[in-house]
Amino acid sequence: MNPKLLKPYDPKETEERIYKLWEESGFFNPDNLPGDRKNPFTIIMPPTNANGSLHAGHGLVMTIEDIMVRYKRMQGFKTLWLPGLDHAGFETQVVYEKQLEKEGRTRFGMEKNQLYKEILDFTLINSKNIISQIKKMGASCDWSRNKFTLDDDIIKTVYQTFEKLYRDGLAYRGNRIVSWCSKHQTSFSDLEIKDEERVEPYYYLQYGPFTISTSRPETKFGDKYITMHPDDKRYSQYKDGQKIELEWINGPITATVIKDSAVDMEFGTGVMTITPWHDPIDFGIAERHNLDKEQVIDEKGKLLKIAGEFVGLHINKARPLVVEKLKSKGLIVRVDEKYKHIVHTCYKCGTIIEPQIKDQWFIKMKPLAEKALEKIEKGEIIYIPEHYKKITVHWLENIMDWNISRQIVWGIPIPAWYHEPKCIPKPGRENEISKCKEIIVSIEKPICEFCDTDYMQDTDTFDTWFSSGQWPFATLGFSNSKDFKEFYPTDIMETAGEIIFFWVARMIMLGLYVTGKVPFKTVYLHGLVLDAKGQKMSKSKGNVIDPLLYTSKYGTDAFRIGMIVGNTPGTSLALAEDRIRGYKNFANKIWNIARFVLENSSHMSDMWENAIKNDLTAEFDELAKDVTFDMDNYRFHLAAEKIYHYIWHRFADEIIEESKKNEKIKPSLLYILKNSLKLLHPFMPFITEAIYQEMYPGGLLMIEEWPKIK
RNA sequence: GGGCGGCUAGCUCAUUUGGCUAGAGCGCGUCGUUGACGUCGACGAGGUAACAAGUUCGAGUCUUGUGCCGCCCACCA
Repeated sequence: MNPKLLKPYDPKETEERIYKLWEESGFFNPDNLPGDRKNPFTIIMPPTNANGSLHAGHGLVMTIEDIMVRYKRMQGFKTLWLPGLDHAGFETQVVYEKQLEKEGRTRFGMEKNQLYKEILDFTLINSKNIISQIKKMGASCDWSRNKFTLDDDIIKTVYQTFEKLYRDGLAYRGNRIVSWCSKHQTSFSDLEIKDEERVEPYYYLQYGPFTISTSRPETKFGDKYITMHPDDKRYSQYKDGQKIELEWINGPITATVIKDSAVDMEFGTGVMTITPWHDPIDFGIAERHNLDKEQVIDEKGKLLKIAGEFVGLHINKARPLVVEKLKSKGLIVRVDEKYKHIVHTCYKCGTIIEPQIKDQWFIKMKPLAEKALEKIEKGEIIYIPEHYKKITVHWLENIMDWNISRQIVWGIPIPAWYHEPKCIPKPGRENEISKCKEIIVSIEKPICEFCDTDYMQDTDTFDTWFSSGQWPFATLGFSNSKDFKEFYPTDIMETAGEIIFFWVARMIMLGLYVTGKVPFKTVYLHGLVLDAKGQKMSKSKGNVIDPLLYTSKYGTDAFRIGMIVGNTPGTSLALAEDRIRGYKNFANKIWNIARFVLENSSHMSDMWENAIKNDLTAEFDELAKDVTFDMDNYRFHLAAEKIYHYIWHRFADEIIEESKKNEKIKPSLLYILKNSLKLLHPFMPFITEAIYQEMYPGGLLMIEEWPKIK
């Protein structure tokens, strides 16, 4: 017997050796798998953000997906698990900015190319680290197909999609109000905004004959329209367009009455002034009535000239001063000191979102969402757990246009070109000069036919989710690659429930739009991994669990099965260290079972092993059937628990104990051990493979056939 | 304001279409093991399944309501 087996199980030595064995077999790559495998099984791994190291959530992703893939591989499918890394635009830039801060530097004022290059280097270093960590988790993914969101072919696909959207009128450049973070100096989509409840003073102000109310008096300088609902009888004496002279913050102004049904009659006094540049509702009213829009606050959050004496002040500093001035002019009617309301903040830094009007690229989402809804409602995509379907449908039904422009360096540049404002037409082309103003969407820099002026490329980059939203078909080489034809649509998208809108819903929409097919047939969503006390992990709380710490302490197999047992899809998991430790004992138990069985089976041949049929093997087959059923229904937590329970409390405690007294049982042990290893392999791949190597040198459990079910 | 989850043993959670004395891990108690066991085994304590009503031969599981806890969405200035 191999002396290794005589010692307790040593995960460190084993895991490295076994992973190498698998990798060198080439069987992570579906093209190398033995036998005639007609049916593909595909999972595209959610690309890991290349800005840090693996956290516990990644540990769960790698475990669940590896279980699915190993199971299907053993069942004879042509399995592809395609790994990848994400440049993670804004997220990564924020991480890098923090690093710059530590060095006393800042991205503002930095040469763009220099910053880009530095972040690229940063992600490349991280990527290497992350890949080695994913391997430590035992992930049997095809590294030969590994993708990065900034690979040339991915960017090419993203550009093609954008061009198609533009041609179809679904991507448009709009001068619209967007959510702006004055700290990060970029706009966001609606999903990156966090609502926060605050209690602040609320001011009722005298505005001519009206009383208006606001929590932000420092934004009101330019308010020169007074709006009310057209049906509001209280104000029926005022006509739309009527001018009213009144005294305002910085002196007398002429206000214009506007009637618009967006005004809520029930709220406050039923009248409000509008600040179209910095408020979405007000912007809507201004658009409908073709009103002036004036910027009051600049991109850094400071007041502009329109604020008069307050010019240059940051809005936070300006508020008390403006209130003071309003008070001295007698314009404050009353103050509600404890007004509870919702403010929008940057999800990253908590800075108040200051809406601004900007030229940005938007995607018209309604048409895309309708197609997605149709497919989802037809059941072409199965959600696990099911309630995520409802959540998705609800979101899709109320979808708004998607702002995909980001004012950051780290990302895929938007391939749109604009003409400089002034141009001199080429001789004979004077009549066509208006065509110069057209926006050109193209990868290559366009050359103007009509004049000699240069085109300038859009300085923004895409929202990172715009590129990752195309991940399933982009990674497979859309549109005419062999992989795309063979592996698309993919089978399962397994990811965190948290990013169902950010990523999953968008993949469905973009996948359908570009390829005409759903990108995956099943969505499996796991919950959050929390700390042992059930608290959300965060760096500031200092309760972040490093999965690699646990794998090195207890072995990867123990970590993996510890994350699975008792963890149902969609629900969050409190990761207690004791739990993992318990499964380390289990690993050792299996190791010892193997030692005992092998010590007592030296006289057995394979033929004999296969010939056995009795009550014990029949009982095992029943278990295998049960477990297979659970696997097919994504109940990995049940499957794992049943195998665990069988191996320890039936096989070891009873069958093996009995065999010490009853020689007749011994011939069954090898059968049970071998097939138990198969059932357990997706969950605990290292130890099962290591034992299998002792039993059948030269074989490979990873590609062994899953127990047949009658 | 709208929506979605959860409430089961001291802790963390299971319990597939309603059906045998509601289970596991950790923790706890007693006893025993050092020739498969970095331990393990045997036995045990511990639950009115948030609460109330209903449907049913039968409900942790279905319906309704109530109460907590959590999450998501939302242009009430």
